[in-house]
Amino acid sequence: MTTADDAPTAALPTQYTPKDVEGPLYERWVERGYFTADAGSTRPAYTIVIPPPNVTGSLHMGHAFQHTLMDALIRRKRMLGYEALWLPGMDHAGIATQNVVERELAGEGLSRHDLGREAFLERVWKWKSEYGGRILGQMRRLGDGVDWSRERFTMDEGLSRAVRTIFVRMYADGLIYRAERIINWCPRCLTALSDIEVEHRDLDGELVSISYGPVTVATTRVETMLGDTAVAVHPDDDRYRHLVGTEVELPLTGRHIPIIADEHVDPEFGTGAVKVTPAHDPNDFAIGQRHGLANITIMDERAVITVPGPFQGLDRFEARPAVTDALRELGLIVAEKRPYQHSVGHCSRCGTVVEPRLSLQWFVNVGPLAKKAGDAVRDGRTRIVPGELAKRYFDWVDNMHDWCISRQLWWGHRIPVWYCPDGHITVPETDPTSCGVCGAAELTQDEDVLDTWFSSGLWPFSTLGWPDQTPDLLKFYPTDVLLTGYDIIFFWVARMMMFALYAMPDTPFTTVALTGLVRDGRGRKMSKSSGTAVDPLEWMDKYGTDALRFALARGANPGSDVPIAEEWVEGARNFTNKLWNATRFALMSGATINGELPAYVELSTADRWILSRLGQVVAEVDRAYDGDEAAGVREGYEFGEVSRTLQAFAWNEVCDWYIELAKLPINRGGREAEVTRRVLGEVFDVLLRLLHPLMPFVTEQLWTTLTGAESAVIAAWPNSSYAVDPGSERAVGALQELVTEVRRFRSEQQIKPGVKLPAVIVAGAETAELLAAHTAEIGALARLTDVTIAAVIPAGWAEVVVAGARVGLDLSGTIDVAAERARLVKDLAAARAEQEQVAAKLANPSFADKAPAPVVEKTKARLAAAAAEIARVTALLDALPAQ
RNA sequence: GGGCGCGUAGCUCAGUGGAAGAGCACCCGGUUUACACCCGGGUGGUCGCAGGUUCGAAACCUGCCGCGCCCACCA
Repeated sequence: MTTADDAPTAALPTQYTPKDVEGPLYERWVERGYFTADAGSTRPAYTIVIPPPNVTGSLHMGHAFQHTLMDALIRRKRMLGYEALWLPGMDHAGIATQNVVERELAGEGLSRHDLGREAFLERVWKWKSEYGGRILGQMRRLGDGVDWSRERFTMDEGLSRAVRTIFVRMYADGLIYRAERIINWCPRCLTALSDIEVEHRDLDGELVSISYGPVTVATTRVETMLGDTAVAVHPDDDRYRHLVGTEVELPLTGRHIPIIADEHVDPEFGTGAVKVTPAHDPNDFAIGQRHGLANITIMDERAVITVPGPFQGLDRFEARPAVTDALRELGLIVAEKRPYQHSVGHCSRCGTVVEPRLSLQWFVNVGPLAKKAGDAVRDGRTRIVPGELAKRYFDWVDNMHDWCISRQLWWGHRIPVWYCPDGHITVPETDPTSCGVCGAAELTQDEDVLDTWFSSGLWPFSTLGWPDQTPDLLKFYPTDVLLTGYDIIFFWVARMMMFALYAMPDTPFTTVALTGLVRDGRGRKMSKSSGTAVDPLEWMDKYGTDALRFALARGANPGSDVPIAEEWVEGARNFTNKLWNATRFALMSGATINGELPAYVELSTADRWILSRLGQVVAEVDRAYDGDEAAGVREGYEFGEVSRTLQAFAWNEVCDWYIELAKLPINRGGREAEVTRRVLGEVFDVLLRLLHPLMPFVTEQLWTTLTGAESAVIAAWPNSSYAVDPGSERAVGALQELVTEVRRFRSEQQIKPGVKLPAVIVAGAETAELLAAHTAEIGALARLTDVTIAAVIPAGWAEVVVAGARVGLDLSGTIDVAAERARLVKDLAAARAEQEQVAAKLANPSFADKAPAPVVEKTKARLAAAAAEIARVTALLDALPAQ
């Protein structure tokens, strides 16, 4: 038993200093293997795989936010008795990483081609081992309870085998194919990009009208006219109907091109006639396919004009004005440049304007896969939280285009395809020695690598050992929650679903919990470019990891963005310190945690009240985490609700009232002190465990000190089995109201806190009895002396009114008459307004008919209270001495 | 062009049919033996605008205004 005498508080200073405890605590957790999951365990599994950060990345506020939430989920489930696995790892981030290393090489005056493929890849691996994965160390600072023994990297041998296996199977099933298509091409990165690697931005362009003889076309990309192979009009357009089938001469080229009719053309737009450049525009390519047009490529991979003539060698942006000028000289620019805002694709990696380019690439046929991915959510096998965002998911999976998966990079999973001299394709599980079709021994492997998202799409099962049926895969798949930002739902979530539903019997996760984006204190998106980004480490250093985590969690409302500002973190730091000092108080007061709670009859009103509230708080926290299926309203994952509930309870109920109330019996000593110490210990034992998933460090330090137990990480999650006690809640409520009212009066009358006043309380029988038992508490909290229950308030005493009671205070003539009169006049006006309003409501015949009985009762009580208030205030005003 | 969301106190946001809330900021008071990273008290809102439904609307419906995000092969 801990007593006040041997309390281990000497070790606790008056302020919490996070940096002294965080590092050692984390190392201890890892060393003791708390985070290491056991596939052989009989406990139910609870699994989260981390959205793998880029190997080039470092921790930003968005990571800090999402990791806090995932960590809270994992830690709580572990406390609830689950075999909890949080699997960490990183993504090899093809283009990003290759760019970083190429920049490094450029500093040495080299390009990757100077090194050659093999040496370059060695260089990337070297970079990875030296500089990559900085974020992993930062995750330790955050307190992430991840299983380091299961750390994965998308380029690991195992994961590479998963990539290889699924590619081969999908190819065999016709779900992967090779074709010449218009793809997004980055002329700087010199690689194909998928649709999601292209960012559309509105740019101010110029719409230029060019005469092609009998028709005039309008375009924002004049230079591409060199590759035009037709002019298209709408088939029903009377202006041009007679021209369809004829030819026009394409200026500057001497070529003749046909005028064709195609439904795609919008007769309302521009002149209603469109130049068709199949090799440089996706729409035009489609038109070309329909009409059997030739594809004339006019640029090379760097978007430099290759057509022989005056424009050869010009970059596309140099060629644009040059071609325009040449056309103007010929008098063919009909309407001069018109400003025109349109959306232009940019490479999401380097910002270069993407060039649609005709090339031979590998694609995933997403149709059948996307259908399954949509159905899994439609039939509830995977739940999206918040549910409103499911629509966005459907929009995406139901309208997916085939996915271009080949990249002209070196860093990544090499496409497992071999070609023989005759062009036969061999796609084997293990490297081939001869062509699978003709047996030729001369084979060359495809030069390209796979899109990074191809391997990250396999993440939920490749990390657990797939394609082997490993114990991990059997135990921990499917994972429980995927927690990520709503911005990423479309590509990553959908791709994991598609792959998993192809390769596995189950969906990859049962719930997708979507978070918002982190914004600054003024609601702006945090971004490096705008200078609004803050390094989470800075605030962790300054205020502690728990403070940052708690501030982030407190703002987390499902699916909506999270603002974070330094003041909020500071506020959360203050909360950690408050907890620290409150627990210090508990320890110094000899709080105990051993044995059963004292019997109900031994508990004080305050004890009963705080235990009753404690039980409700546990239940509220559980509801916020898990949702409330019965109510059918809450979906769970309401971290903000959890945080706010716990902070309000800890600060406003435990600290502000219970501790103050507990001081009295503790100071009195004896059995009642023992009882209160036990309850105090119980409250902090439970409260600290409830807070542990969100603020692991400070709670670990305090909880282990309080309980002497090994670690909060492996402690049991509290349950809510405390008696709900409406009686003591009413009593404490009345006490709080009364004390607050007296305090307000004292403050208004500017009575020094040191001055203790005698007081009498006048109340109805029931309230009087209730309060009579607590005159000591009332006296202590409201700084009164000689609190007595009486029938009347002595003449000349000031009067404070609370619901159900009046308190007379002997101010011995110190009352400020003017201030008191002003206050009473104000009260009177308020009471009259209230009376009028409530009376009007009650006078409405429909109200009594249709409003539920409790509402009517409440309203009648309001009217009575207003009348009483008017009578009282009027009497007091009359009695107030003249100035 | 399509879709989704938001507009509540100075700021950031809770509140989904029965008396307008929290944190921060602000003002007043405080050497109260856990904590000044604190304690006590207080000011502050025709809940974007206009209609409608209802006995009753911040909440439900319609329209408008203002923001934001996502998607898109409108040259």
